[in-house]
Amino acid sequence: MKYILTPKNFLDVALTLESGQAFRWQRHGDIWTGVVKNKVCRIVQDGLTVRFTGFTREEFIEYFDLRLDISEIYENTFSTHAEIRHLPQKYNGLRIMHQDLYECMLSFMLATNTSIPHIKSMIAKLSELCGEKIAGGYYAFPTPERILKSREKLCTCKLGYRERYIVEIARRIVDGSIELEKIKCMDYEHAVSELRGVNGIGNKVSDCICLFALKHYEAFPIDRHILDRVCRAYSSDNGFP
DNA sequence: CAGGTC
DNA sequence: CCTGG
Repeated sequence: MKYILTPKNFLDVALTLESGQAFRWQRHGDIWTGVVKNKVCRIVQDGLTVRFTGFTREEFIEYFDLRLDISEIYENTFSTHAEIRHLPQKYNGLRIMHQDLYECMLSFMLATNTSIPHIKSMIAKLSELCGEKIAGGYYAFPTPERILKSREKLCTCKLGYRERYIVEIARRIVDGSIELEKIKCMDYEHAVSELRGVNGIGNKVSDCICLFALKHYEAFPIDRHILDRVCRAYSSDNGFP
């Protein structure tokens, strides 16, 4: 499948897939390979031309949220703050993705207090351990049922203290005390308070989930780095950046 | 200590 | 607090 981007609403595939929003993509040369919703997907970008397999055209547009006019957000928010006005140009093509809520919830819970390589390793091992095998030796993201079935072996995934959280979340989804479809219908404030009621999910993670799975663009995940940069940008002794 | 949370 | 760079 082939898709032609516009300069005004640009997508930089590499920038977006390396940004720490998604953890299941790998680059081989100029080919990006990842697993999205039980399917192996590949993407190659050449300027404004993007070719892909595994997605339908509609799924691709949804996944990278290409219908969102990102330049509108840039103009409405960034241009009014001198300290960050240069960033849209610097990170042109960095899109806010629209990922699956369940996968996003577990992924960002696992992402707490550790590094991107470890996050990728945890998700890869978890998928290999109990995800459904799909094409080419790849594994789907495991369903909550499959996670529970493998809970004795979860220690091989090196999740550390996050292991008990993931088991609890899987159990709560299966028994219905976490209702993903209801969360998808909530506004930002309600979604945050619902997500924050889950063990292992705090302020930062709930905002990541709201931004990367629920299209709540007002979410603003504050991690250590963001906090540092915001403090510097608005401190009186212009150390920025 | 690291892209937090309890 | 688990784990890894």
